[in-house]
Amino acid sequence: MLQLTKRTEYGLIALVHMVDQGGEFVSAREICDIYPVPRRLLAEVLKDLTRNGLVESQRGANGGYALARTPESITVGTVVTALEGPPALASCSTTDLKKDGAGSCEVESVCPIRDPLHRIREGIWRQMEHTSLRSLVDPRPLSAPLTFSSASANNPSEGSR
Amino acid sequence: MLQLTKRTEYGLIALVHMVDQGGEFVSAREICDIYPVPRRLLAEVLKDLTRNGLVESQRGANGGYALARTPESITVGTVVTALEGPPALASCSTTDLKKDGAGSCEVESVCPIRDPLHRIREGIWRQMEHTSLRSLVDPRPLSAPLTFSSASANNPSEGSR
DNA sequence: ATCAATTAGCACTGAATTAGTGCTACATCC
DNA sequence: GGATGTAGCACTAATTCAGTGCTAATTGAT
Repeated sequence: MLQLTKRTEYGLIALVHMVDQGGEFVSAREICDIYPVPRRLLAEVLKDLTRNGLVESQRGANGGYALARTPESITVGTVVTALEGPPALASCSTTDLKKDGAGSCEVESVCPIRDPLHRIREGIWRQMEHTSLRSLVDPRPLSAPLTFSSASANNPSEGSR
Repeated sequence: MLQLTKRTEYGLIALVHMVDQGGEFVSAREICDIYPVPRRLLAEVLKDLTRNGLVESQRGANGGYALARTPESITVGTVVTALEGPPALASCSTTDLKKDGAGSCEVESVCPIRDPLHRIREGIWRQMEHTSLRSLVDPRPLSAPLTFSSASANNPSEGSR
């Protein structure tokens, strides 16, 4: 329901921690000592991040993980993609809509919401691509990236309910 | 995994159809005749939309559903909220983070990703709030609404609720 | 008055996804 | 060689989601 998975959360937490530690290798255990995150699961996530080239791993004693790239070049979008696959908003926006084979959207030809939804999806995606690890660590006002109306300060929406 | 549910898709399709039909009441069956959508499920969705005041319903023969508001005032965000609850991005951004009771985010105090994620979530939310039913029906290039580069700043319109 | 069409309410089943765990092998440092 | 730590694989349990069944209430038409 339009929510990141725990895996992604854990992954982000771990990555942010790595940024904090400079280039040092940090072990899964070390992270779990700080944040209440199931160790085995975090390990699983870290493996995925390694496979996707976001972090480097080093085995053995004193081993662990470290960023394989700069905090600026790793975005939330990258992480989500690595951990959950590329985000789709509706079943019919899963990249290739051509084949009317098995899993693809039945409604396709008549579906009145394809394009607009597609556009929203792109906006979300762009937003995640614009949020780097660096900006997660440094949650300063930041001149541009995240907020598009500069004033996310006054958010009128939340209140009700 | 960051995807709308079928319920929401079906709901949007139905709503768009209602817009097309002007103010006429349309029945669930009628919609299912056009789009390959499971009837009972659509009925369920329509009920939810009714309960949330997005559409009016009329029972009996010739009954059906019609928008309870203007297509401009109903946004994708409204629909998603009605059908899946208010969107959260991570477990810890589920509105009230105060109580450290059962389900709330354990990491809270140490969680390094709360705020930034919160901001992304707001962006997504805003985007959905800025996409009205009308704009789904009229998928014209649209000069501003969706893309955030050009400041969709002007538009706290959603007032109702 | 009766019948057919249609929404309202409630509860349930089955499938898919996600969270989390167990075990073993391999690598590295001391 | 032993302790620490990642790699890989497979599995279980919990949660969420899609879809269905059945019955009651409402309305219009005959």
